[in-house]
Amino acid sequence: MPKSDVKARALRLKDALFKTYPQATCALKHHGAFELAVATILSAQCTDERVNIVTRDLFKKYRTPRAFAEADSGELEAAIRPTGFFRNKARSIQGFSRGIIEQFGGEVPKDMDALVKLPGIGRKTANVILGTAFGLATGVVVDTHVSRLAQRMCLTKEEDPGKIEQDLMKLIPQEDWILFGHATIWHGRQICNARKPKCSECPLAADCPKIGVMAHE
DNA sequence: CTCCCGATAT
DNA sequence: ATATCAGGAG
Repeated sequence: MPKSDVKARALRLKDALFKTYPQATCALKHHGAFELAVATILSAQCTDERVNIVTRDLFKKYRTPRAFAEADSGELEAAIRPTGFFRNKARSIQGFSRGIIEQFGGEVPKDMDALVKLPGIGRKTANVILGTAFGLATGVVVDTHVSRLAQRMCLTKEEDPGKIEQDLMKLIPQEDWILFGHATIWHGRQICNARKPKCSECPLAADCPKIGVMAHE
């Protein structure tokens, strides 16, 4: 399949996504970049819905980076336990909090290279923070939903999230990167989900190479 | 590559 | 029983 065809289809899919989900935004409830960072760390292998349940109380108990940094690790682990991976996530949250206190005066840096050096922050989480909290299109958020949809729509043949992001950055105009992530994730949750995609309800079906090839509806 | 890990849908 | 959920570190 010629690359120009892939790009043209990517742009049509993007337009359809934007038309279908014009209101798409980050589903993780938060106030400011720091809370968003914590929520995104918690969102690994966990639904955003469950993260929001946990953070509702968590952000009352711990209100600042210093509060997280100085928290008893056992208490923090207990507070986030329902999100899974709770020991790793507690360690990441405290390491991230201490890192921004020591290096950035307690502020979340608006810088990809600085963010990914902090504990618990990879490219995906950094892109969420930069795009949603700061409006900076440094890259394309590639999570489990974006990976799955990019593959189903044949926008990439890669499996590594970093390589998928490189492909999407070539296919989607930079001004659309942030909304593309939000809309794609929205679509991935509501229609093109992992187990039982609702192809019969899909507004993108006309452009989907996998229509009818997916698991029986 | 493996490990971390609880909750829910199928 | 198994797959999956807004991943990242060793």
